[in-house]
Amino acid sequence: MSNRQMSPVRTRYAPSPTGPQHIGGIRSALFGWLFARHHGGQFILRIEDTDQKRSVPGSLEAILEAFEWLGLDIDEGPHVGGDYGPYIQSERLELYQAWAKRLVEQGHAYKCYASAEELAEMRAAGGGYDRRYRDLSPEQASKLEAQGKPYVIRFKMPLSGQTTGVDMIRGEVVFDNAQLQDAVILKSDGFPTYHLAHIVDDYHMKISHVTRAVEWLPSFPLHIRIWEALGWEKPQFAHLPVMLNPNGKGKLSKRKQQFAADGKSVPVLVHEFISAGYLPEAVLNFLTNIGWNFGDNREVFSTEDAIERFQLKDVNPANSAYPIAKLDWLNSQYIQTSAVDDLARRLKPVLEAAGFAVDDDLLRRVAPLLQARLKTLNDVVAMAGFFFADWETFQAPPAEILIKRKMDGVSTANVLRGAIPVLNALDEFDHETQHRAMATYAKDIGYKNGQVFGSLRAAVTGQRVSPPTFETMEILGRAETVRRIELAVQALSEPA
RNA sequence: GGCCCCUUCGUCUAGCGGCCUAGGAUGCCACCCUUUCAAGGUGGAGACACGGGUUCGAGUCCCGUAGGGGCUACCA
Repeated sequence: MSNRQMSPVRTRYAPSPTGPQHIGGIRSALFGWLFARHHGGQFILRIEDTDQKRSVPGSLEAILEAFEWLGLDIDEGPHVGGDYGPYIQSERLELYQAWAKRLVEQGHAYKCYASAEELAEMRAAGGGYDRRYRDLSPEQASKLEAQGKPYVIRFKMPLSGQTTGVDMIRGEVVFDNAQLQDAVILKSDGFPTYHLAHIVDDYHMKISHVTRAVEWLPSFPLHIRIWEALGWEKPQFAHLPVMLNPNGKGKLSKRKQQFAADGKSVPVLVHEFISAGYLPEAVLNFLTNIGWNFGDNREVFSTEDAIERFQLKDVNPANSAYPIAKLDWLNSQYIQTSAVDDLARRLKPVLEAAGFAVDDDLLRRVAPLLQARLKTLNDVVAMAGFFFADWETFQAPPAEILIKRKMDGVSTANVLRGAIPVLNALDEFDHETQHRAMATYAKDIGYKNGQVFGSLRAAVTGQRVSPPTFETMEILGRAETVRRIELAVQALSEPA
């Protein structure tokens, strides 16, 4: 028996409650989640609210909604509890204070009485905090203590030598200790800083693999030293690459709205993906493909398959420009392969939000016609909204939409007028019968299919781009179809 | 400024010393199909940042330069 037993994989997402969920944070969380799921471990949510000033009410709800929408399940957290709670840092203050005190007692940390003014002076003089309170004599210390001046607790970094960290993604990273400062680990208000809090929590919550964004890499050596000073066995670490703006310049920000090359605003907040009409599976697939790949030249894959293959060590260490253009394509792939009922179910609220009263049976008949044409769920409004509008109020589109290439108002009116008796004479009004009859009709009158079919499309849908014409006519029914064609003929006959 | 990380087609990526005259995807272009929209099919243009090493052999290892990103708070 080995005394180093296999401990369960436990990863966590530890956001600050600063409001809406940013896709960059979600991507980091996703990698930790995939890793935990791959190993059959646990995924924990912990709220890091040690900076009270930045706390935004409702953040936890936003986080939970984002995870639920994406289908990322959480095993332990403030909303479900768990064996290692509480999962909100502001409820664990005594723990941090106790360990900070312990570090001071053991000589690994010290009380620093530097005032804001002192700190500002030191900064102005170049360089940061100069460790002036690090090595006080017992007399000085007790004197300051007696004065009751406010203080913070700083960690004593080694003054020389190096600290080597092992990162699962990039291997060993070496830092010169002399470059590092004596970081504050407990603030004067009694709250810990991230540096202390996350370590105390990761230890007590038995986190096996710390997954976090690369911006934490510079403080990695500080964390290593704190773990060691506390005498705890370290977890493994993976510093994940971050997403840059679509142009590759700067970290993707939630503050500054970004615009793609085509001028569309770029979604970065989870609720923006929802309101833009993206499918959660597509978004998850999209995110998984940035910085990691399936490995089989496969771009489209299920979350289950990704879980099976995911490894942190395979994550690309390089940051990447946010490839938002790919999401439209991926989303269209998911829409194309959706089950009709499923697609209809997702389309319904979009249509309703646009003000349409949706008939479920009608929607189920229309949905299949849309699958190859929608990039996002929202496209349904422009593409097929006319199905759900009040048919009686339908108006013929303007002439420029009705008139096809190499035609004019007169010829278009003639073509449409002539189609009416042909359609009325059909035994059946299914799209195949219509198609055959209209192809014959086009040939008879000497026009191209495209011209005739295109005029019909415009007349019947009022749009240049629409679901397939004959399928649309079949759903509209003969009477409505003919009525619309007559309206178009009429519109073309009227002087402009 | 200092420190750390990163660097393959426009973009996301495969590549872990010979299988690479560098593969896939997206976007773009062309053609085909077609109900002149889409989808689908076929094809095309398009990259190893640069310079030194190491090696019989380098996209792959090392060093340097350049560029990019991050950190440098009593924020995370």
